[in-house]
Amino acid sequence: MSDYNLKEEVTDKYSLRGRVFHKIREDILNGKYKENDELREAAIGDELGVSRTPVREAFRQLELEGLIRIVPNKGAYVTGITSKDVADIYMIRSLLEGLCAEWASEHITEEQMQEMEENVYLSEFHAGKGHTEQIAVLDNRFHEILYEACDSKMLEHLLKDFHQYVYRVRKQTLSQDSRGNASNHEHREIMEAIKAHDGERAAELAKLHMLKAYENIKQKGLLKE
Amino acid sequence: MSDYNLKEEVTDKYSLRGRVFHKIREDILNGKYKENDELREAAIGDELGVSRTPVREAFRQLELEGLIRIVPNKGAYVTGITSKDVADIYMIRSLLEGLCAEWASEHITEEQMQEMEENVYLSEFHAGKGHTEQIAVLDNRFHEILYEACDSKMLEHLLKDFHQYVYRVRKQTLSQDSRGNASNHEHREIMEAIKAHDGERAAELAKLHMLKAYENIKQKGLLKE
DNA sequence: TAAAGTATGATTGTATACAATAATACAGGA
DNA sequence: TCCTGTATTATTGTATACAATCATACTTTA
Repeated sequence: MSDYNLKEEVTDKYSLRGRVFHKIREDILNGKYKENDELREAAIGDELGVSRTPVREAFRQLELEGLIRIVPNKGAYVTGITSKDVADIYMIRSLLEGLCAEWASEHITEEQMQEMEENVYLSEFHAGKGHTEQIAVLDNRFHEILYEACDSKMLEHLLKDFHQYVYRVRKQTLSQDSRGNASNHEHREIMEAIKAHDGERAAELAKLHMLKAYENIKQKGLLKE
Repeated sequence: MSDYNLKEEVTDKYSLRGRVFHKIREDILNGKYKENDELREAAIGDELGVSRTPVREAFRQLELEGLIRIVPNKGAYVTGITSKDVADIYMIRSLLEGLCAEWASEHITEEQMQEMEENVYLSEFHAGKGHTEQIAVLDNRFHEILYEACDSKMLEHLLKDFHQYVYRVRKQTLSQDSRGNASNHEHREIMEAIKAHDGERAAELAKLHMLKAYENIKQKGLLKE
């Protein structure tokens, strides 16, 4: 991430609208607000101690992020994710993560490579100890490093959006299952392919990684509908 | 597009914010506001006869669409598209249009198939007459039909966004060049593959179509920087 | 003259007041 | 009872007022 974006991100968090935006998003992702819940501007404004104006603006952004859906003159509702949506996203992601891994093989920096290696080592460590919380955090971070390493603002932004979008689903899967070990092994393979600058192999592995992750979700029957 | 979305889209255009949003977007895409131009809330509000409130909300949406960039406490600026951005987008699009064509081969409806055939015929007709304006419109529409036919809200939304994003660049290419004929031929091939429900071939053709379109843009030297 | 500080104006950020719209409840008539 | 029209209330949509921030020009001082 460029310094510029970083700065924007930070300043954003210090504006009311930014805080409201991040707070609501978090509440949706963590399940405080559930599918089809109606979000009222005044209520949320009161809760956060601000007026409706910044809340409205945050709503407009959340809508474009796909987390809520605004019906004119009616209200804002938390969007549901159907099982088809998830399936589609994983198919799309498998293609894009492949491309991302390929590009990362060419453009990854020393620092990013190092962080990725550390990430893999740490994940394996925590997997051995059964630290599910840390594993989830590291898993998220692994993919973020990958996104940043591809050196494409466009692709990075896109993948981060999707990544966040399926967070609600992913949270449930990574927590209590045996996929953690398999996932870690796949991360290691991707990491090594990137380290060897073998873009083709990295792409193939990243694609497979996504497809397997989806298979796991599907088998676990974690999707409603 | 589902009835539901259609309705939202329409009602949206009747709200002030919706009108402001569409107007500013159009002005950016058509080049009235150029790269790095600063957009002032009050000025645009005056011009459109509304207050700053709906303008501000439209800005927030335009930012997430990637058309403008908002610097807190400073202002809103029209984002530039670098040549790398365009290159990345076309690579991403080639993958996604391929997936889209593949899915469309399975899910396209009778009506969509018919409109697509009509579109191809009409394009060839206008190409023969040198009607550049109609060709551009039909080209846009061809891809939109494809997006709608894949029967995936996620992918459709994504591709429409990208499609719009490179509109500024595409407008220049399709207008005065010989690529029109080649492009029409590629459209016909894609259309026929979809009609034959040959998803694999449709995907391959759609991918190639994107890569060739990009090659054309690059050769024409239409990209600054 | 150059640099730093300060005042001024312009612009965005937020709160609030009012208008428009939609949902609900209730009354009246068939 | 059920349907329909109307009144009421709640909620969103927009305009405006005020606060905070930033940019600029000017003044002061070394």
